[in-house]
Amino acid sequence: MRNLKYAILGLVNREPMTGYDIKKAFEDRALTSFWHAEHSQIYPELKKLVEEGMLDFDTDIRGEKMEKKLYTITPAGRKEFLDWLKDDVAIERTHKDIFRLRTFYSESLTDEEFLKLLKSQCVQHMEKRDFLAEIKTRVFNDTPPKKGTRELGDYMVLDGAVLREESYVAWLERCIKIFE
Amino acid sequence: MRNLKYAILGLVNREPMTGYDIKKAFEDRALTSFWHAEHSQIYPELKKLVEEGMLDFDTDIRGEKMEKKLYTITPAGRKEFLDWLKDDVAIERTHKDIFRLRTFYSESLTDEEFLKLLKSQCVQHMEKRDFLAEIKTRVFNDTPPKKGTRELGDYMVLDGAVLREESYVAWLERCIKIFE
DNA sequence: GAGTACATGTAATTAGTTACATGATTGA
DNA sequence: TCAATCATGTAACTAATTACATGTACTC
Repeated sequence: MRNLKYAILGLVNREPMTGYDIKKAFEDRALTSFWHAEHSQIYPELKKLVEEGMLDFDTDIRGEKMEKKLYTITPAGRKEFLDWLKDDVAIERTHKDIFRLRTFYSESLTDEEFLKLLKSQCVQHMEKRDFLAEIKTRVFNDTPPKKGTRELGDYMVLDGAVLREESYVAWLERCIKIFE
Repeated sequence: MRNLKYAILGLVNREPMTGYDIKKAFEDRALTSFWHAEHSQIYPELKKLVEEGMLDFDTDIRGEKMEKKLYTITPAGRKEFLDWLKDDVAIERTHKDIFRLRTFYSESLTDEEFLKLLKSQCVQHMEKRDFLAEIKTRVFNDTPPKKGTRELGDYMVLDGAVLREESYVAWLERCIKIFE
């Protein structure tokens, strides 16, 4: 499905970037809550996208031999990206979740053992929820930015990430209630 | 991390199974909402688990040459599974979500185009939510089974799946509200 | 006899992670 | 001068999907 391709085209479509910038973007609070890639996957993909005519790059020489490459999107790349963006696809099969797998098999644990796991997961998801909610308040004052701005996309995914963590915490709390 | 290994050990720990039974289990409503594997991944993994002494199997000959293999867990396999089950691990990095990726880049769409996508996703997630909620009501009467039963594990993951879909729908509805 | 569910495997490819490997720039 | 950050790449491996490939049992 070449999802990384579109994740990268979308970033470079916003503004010219280096591979390193792309890696940094995937570590950012908002983006990291629904996408991620290591540099070892990014650099080969960038090379491929140039070969396919989706991206161009300018080289800036650093020191003796190091090359810094600034990538820009080509008209073909922009078209490909916009076509993908408009695509109304079926929802994905639900993602694998290792803690839900453990929960499914929890009959093989004592109540105390399972409760310990539930509480640990709950604390971690609460921390993640608080971390994301704090950013939402600080950066956006809990209010959606204007339509047509880049910030609105950032806001919506952040809002979705907070909701997702709240929902996970609510589920864990229901499970805890059964065992307490 | 060998997660498929533990998913399989957990199933065979419940009762002896064939590879085909395992494949079927991964297609079941409850399990499919947090785990999945194709038979092309299952059969090689079963072979590996036998080599590692985690599983044994008895062969039943069908027709001329077809073998039906019924797998049982070994004491070593059960120990390995229980050790894994008790393991309190850090929550995973959030899974990739292609629709959230599109949302992140939605500034490049017109309001109408994006609204169309939002509504389509919303309908699909509502259908999934209703499908799961119906099972929860029909099979469990919306009430958790007794502690220590296999059914409680089934119930908890199903409840979690309903909550997850409800939360996704709530998020999509909030986004729709911005664009309408 | 046809179709569906049962039943098991391999091959090829794509996606993703961890480790290996190198070098430049900036600021304390 | 040391550490952190900037900057780019490959190799080896694990995980997962799609396609190829075959054969059995039961029911209409």
